[in-house]
Amino acid sequence: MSEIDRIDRRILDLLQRDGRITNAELAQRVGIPATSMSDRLKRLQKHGYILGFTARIDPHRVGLGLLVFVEVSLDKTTPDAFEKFSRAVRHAPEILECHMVAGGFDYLVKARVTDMAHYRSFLGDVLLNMPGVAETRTFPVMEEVKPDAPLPI
Amino acid sequence: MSEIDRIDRRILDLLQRDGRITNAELAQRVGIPATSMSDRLKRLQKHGYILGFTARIDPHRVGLGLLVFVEVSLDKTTPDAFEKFSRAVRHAPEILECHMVAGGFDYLVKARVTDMAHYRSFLGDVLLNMPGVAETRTFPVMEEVKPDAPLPI
DNA sequence: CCGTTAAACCGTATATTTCGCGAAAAAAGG
DNA sequence: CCTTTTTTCGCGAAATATACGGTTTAACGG
Repeated sequence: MSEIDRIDRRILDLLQRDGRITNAELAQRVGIPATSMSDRLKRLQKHGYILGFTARIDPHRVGLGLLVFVEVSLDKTTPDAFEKFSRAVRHAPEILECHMVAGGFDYLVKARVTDMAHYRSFLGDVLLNMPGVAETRTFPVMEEVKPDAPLPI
Repeated sequence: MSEIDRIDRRILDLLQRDGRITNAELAQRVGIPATSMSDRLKRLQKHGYILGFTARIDPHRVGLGLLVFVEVSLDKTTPDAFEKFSRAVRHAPEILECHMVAGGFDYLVKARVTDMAHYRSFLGDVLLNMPGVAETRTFPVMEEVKPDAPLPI
């Protein structure tokens, strides 16, 4: 089951670059009939290769000009500290990404806010009030060198 | 020019969650005729609110199971150190994101590789050979708590 | 080696969607 | 108030997607 051939990889690559390419165009680019492309697309979605489609919005145009990374350390006094913190993170809309990492701290948080004043209140009212948070270190982004590249497929 | 009303925000929000929603469905959801939706969509793209569309691919399904963050410090001996490093970063397909930050180091790099062996060679052959790199600190991701949330619009 | 079964492939026909065009409405600017 | 520009929106032609069903291919167990 769920094997993936060279054509499938090509499809995934093209779809990453243009998620709204038409089925017909896609079929023509990889050299299979349009209806076969329909079948493959449905299969790739059903088997979880394609998680979904999304529009890439310019954050600056919608008032989210400041990107910030935050290193978070927890005080692991309770056994469910991780679980509680995770749940809080998923409910904070400012937090776009959060990963548990190995190394000098516990979580790396990526957040978008309008400006430093906004970040200040986010830090005080939201992040520092999350369960178990012991220490944070903030790294404001000065320049987005590579904002979001496609996966190398 | 380039004002954005409540309907536009709704459109952007819906498109972030489903980038392949049909124009007709979108129009119905926000309560305007389909042809007006066409016009708005074209305007939002032309004015740079919508940067493009993309398929979200599951990295694990395509052999990119390991997510890594790397803090990079440069030795700023030459004035164009930043420029040279930036260019190198943009040519490395393993690097999905790279941001210049304020704080204890210069760049935060997000990369995806298949496993630790792959990361070891990426670090030695690619990252450490980039111009101006003085020091790196690696943080492998153990758990992706919040992989990629939509912008709060 | 053969038969069975399940999956993938693909052409046709139909349903859905998109988009250009032009009229109507609204907004902007004297 | 009138003119000019922009936005809105209905219609219909053209493009697109997809359900259906027959054909082919692959996998597996005897």
